[in-house]
Amino acid sequence: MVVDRESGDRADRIFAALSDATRREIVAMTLTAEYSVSELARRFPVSFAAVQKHVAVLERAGLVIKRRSGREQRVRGNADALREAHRLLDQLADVWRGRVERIGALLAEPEPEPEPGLDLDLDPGGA
Amino acid sequence: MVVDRESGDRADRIFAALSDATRREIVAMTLTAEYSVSELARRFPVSFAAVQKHVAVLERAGLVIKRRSGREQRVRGNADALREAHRLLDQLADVWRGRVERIGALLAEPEPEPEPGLDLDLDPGGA
DNA sequence: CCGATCTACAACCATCGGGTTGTATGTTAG
DNA sequence: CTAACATACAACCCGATGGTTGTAGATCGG
Repeated sequence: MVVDRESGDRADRIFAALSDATRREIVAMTLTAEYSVSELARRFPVSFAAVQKHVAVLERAGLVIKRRSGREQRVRGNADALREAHRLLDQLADVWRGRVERIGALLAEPEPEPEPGLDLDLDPGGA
Repeated sequence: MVVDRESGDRADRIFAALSDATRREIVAMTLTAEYSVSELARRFPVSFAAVQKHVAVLERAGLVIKRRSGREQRVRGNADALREAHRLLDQLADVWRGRVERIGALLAEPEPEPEPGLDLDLDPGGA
């Protein structure tokens, strides 16, 4: 099961990554300037490995990008991913306002209920 | 201990709540119309209790509001919470653009590094 | 009243997530 | 080469989370 739809998982990862204060802070920091993982680690009251994991989570979510530079790995925030997050939020609201671009009846049995189950996991613009 | 706990946890809860596809769908649905918990439950391939928990998570995050109506509990999405989420995202980006409204040096040792640790958990507007 | 329905909540289980430590590998500096 | 540093990754602990079932209380319909 779980047809492995990338679209939904992507939203999951983005929001999950943002649900941690340390990670949000890393994102904000790396949007401002590039930091190596150990530079980041020095600024948080947790172990290096913990910060490393946070960065990995952010990277999987596309919120930061790692660039190898010699022996260090420089981390920079990805503003596009933030825009993506905005878009995902807008999709919820858009559906609400009746402006649904695409409808995917995931579950929605032929019930006489007002609204069908909508997908809202769409990833239209690509990229 | 742990003095404040209000500000940061709120962001945590909002994003964590949004990190689940079922919950995102519930939010979108309830922004469109009110549904009782069992109406919602009927539309998802999980138990009633599971949906009930999802609604509870959403409620704790402020993303939905429950209103008792007779024996049922009607759930409606809260657009304000979505705006709040937008704001939280903007804070990350704003910091990036150099427009920081408030700075809280949470950890940031007096290092000669470019940027101090910023709070970005602020909850100014109050709402 | 009784029965059906909606909700709440507890107990339980499996998995995930954040934290740690420890070890291995790569890279730069002498 | 060797030492020091930056990173990667595995193993482990433990609490949170998502799912289940089961039970109990409220409320509506006869």
